[in-house]
Amino acid sequence: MSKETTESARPSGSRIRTQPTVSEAEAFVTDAIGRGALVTLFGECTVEYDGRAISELGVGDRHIMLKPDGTHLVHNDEGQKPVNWQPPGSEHECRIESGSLVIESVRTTPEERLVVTLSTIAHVSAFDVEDGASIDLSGTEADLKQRILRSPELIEKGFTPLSTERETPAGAIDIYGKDSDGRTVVLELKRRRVGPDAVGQLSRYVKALERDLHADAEIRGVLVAPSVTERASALLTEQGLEFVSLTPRESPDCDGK
Amino acid sequence: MSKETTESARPSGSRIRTQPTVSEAEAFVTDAIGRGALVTLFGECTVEYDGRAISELGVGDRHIMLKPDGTHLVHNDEGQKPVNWQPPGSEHECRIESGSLVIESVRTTPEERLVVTLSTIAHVSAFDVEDGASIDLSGTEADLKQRILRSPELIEKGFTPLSTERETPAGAIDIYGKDSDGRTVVLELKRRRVGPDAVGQLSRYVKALERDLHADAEIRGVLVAPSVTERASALLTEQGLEFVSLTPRESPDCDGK
DNA sequence: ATTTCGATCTCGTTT
DNA sequence: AAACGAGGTCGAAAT
Repeated sequence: MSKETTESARPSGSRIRTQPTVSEAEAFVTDAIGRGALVTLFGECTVEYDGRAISELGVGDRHIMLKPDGTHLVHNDEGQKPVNWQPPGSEHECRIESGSLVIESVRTTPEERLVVTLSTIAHVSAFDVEDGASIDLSGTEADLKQRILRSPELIEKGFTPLSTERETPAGAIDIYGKDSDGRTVVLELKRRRVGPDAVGQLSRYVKALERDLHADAEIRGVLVAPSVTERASALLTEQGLEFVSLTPRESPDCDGK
Repeated sequence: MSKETTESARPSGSRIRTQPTVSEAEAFVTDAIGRGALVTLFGECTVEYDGRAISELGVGDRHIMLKPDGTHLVHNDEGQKPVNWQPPGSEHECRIESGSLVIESVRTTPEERLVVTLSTIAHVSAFDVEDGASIDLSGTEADLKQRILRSPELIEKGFTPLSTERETPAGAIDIYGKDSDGRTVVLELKRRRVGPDAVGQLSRYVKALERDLHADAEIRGVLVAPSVTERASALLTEQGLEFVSLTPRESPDCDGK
């Protein structure tokens, strides 16, 4: 046997082949995709994308990941984001073209297509992934909302929440309530320091509510976040909106004012 | 030699070890990180994150990727986004703790930390990535801007661009110009169908400019995008703003009105 | 399927 | 280092 083969089956359901020929890789990947495995490759390739935009990527070494849900990721040596990708819901297809391994992932709605052409393949692997666990995350906007609903006085003395996700023509208000003088209050919550965009959002809701209620009475708009940028602060002032500093989680230093 | 070793060095600069012991994996990963390689592992693990938020992830099979720029990605079998991650600029560290392989990536500003604890390791690999190519992407907002600057009549007959990125107290205006009647026009460009947020953005710029120029003359605000949602359309009308349908690229069907 | 908005958004650019 | 806005944003919840 002149050709070294390094294929190996593993108890945990992982298979690896190093330095495969193009046709070995084609067979390996096709089989692995069919079995619902997570497939990775490493090698020299070019990448083309056509869909919501169009992109071309020249020759370079990259790491390819094909997930059973249709996700296709192309990573280079830097950055958190893949340099190219295809979203979940795509169909993977593998073929040989002019002596290269071509992996194409296609989806519809929107119609888009990613084509990776590997000229050399350092390794191919297939993993049977079993992951029953789901992540438990805290410190989100939802946590901030719960914190306010449990302790409305964190906003101000006498604040009373009346509803969450109250609908207006401009979108849903995070928390809708009344102050101690009976004035309507609109809260817009953000888990972190905010810029001008959040002010625009709050402003939209307040205006929509004014129109909706055609109230003569003033409606208060309050942005609730750990902090605001200078420009956002200026915009708040200009539009007669308010700011309350709050973090999603109780914290020794950042709380209150 | 009682222990099977499957380590192999490759011309393209990739090394792989399957079914390593914890201490073999520790040595392998430490060395590979030091050499500036891209490292991947597959195995059963738990993950903890503490930083901008806090998260915990129970036992499951996952694919780990460590990049030489400090990026740390933890992928499961579904989704385009890693289930946990650490951004570029982090420092990777590898150690053994209670018989498990622990990989910890830490950064500052903001201070955050990702800890992956692998109880079983199906495979470890290290790749020397050489990627000189950079991606060529078209169909972006920048392309839309160029299209308008080259053919201002796509907005309307007589429109004249005067500057791009014109600064206002509320932010920079994509394209600032005048119409055939000499009225000031503010363009806000979007590469795709837009919702209420884009209307808010345009509205902010128009208001800021009115204040800035304290002009008695009306200032026109025009949202330029392939299309708008119903709610966005209503908001545009309410605020006396306009819409022009344009895509970033010439296209047979979607252009004009 | 579309709309809407949060996100440990990420990323590039500019200040 | 912080701010600002684009993104093939992604993802989830609601319609």
